[in-house]
Amino acid sequence: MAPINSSPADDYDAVRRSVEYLIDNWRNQPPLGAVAKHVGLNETRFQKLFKRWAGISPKDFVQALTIDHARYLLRDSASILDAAYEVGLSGPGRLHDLFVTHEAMTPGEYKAGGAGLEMIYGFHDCPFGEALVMATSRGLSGLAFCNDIRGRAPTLADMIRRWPNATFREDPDATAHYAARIFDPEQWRSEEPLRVVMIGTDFEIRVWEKLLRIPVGAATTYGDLAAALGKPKAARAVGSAVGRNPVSFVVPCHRVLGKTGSVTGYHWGVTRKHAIIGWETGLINKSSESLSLGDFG
DNA sequence: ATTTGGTGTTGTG
DNA sequence: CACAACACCAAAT
Repeated sequence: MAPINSSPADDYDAVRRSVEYLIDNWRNQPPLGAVAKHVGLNETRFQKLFKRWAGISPKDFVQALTIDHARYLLRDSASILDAAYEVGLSGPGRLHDLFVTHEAMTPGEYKAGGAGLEMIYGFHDCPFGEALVMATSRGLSGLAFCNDIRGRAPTLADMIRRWPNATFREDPDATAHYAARIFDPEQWRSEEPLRVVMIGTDFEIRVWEKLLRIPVGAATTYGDLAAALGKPKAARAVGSAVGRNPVSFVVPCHRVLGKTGSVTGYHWGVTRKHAIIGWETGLINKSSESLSLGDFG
């Protein structure tokens, strides 16, 4: 009895467990049945669930976890952050999520104006588990993920700690539309961009602005990001700043990889980083089916 | 494979 | 002001 209305959120727990398994075992090319067994589902049921969630088969997903695929994502790492790339000279030219406008708020401004700054928040299902969405009247200010076991509280505490002078009010009815839109690629439109407010230090904001230039289906490295900021030796500082990005997924910190293509840390768990990268690979496959763009020639 | 040394920025005291 | 921490990276064991 397959559930009729099963959503990506319902599927994520099984997907997460399979991704954990695949991260440990992809070298051995585990057969589909072994993965299915590990998550406690029969083969066909697992296959369908996975395809529904990722848009691609488990086999293609395993491919998306390999170092080869990571290197493919990095193919234009340095140029991705250039203006020329954005104009479309060398870029994929598709699914470039310029669906975000942002404004920055430095700590100084925040402190001065922070007296009236209220954040509303709500928890919402998404393809990567339960998400915490936070917003000010000026736009989306935070997006975080809940721990699979420990639940909501640590995630909320993590976010509240970042803005000690703000006030917080739970209002899921007011944040629901953010979640619905952010995780539905059909709604990624540049005509009516998502408003994001970035609250951080000057350096952090410069790093996060760069992240917004990385399209779906591409990735860059900490080193190239540092170079693009004019500080070629600051890879590690960039790593710290990327790690403090409060608006994960929307500001795509998951598209920053190590120089070699290794998937390095993720504030919300490396498993989740892999899951997001694989899920986005599914988007690319879907869009190339309909567009059949023969680029990268 | 693992260790070591050089990095820039931030948070803490 | 000093110092530790960090989602890095290259060079040397």
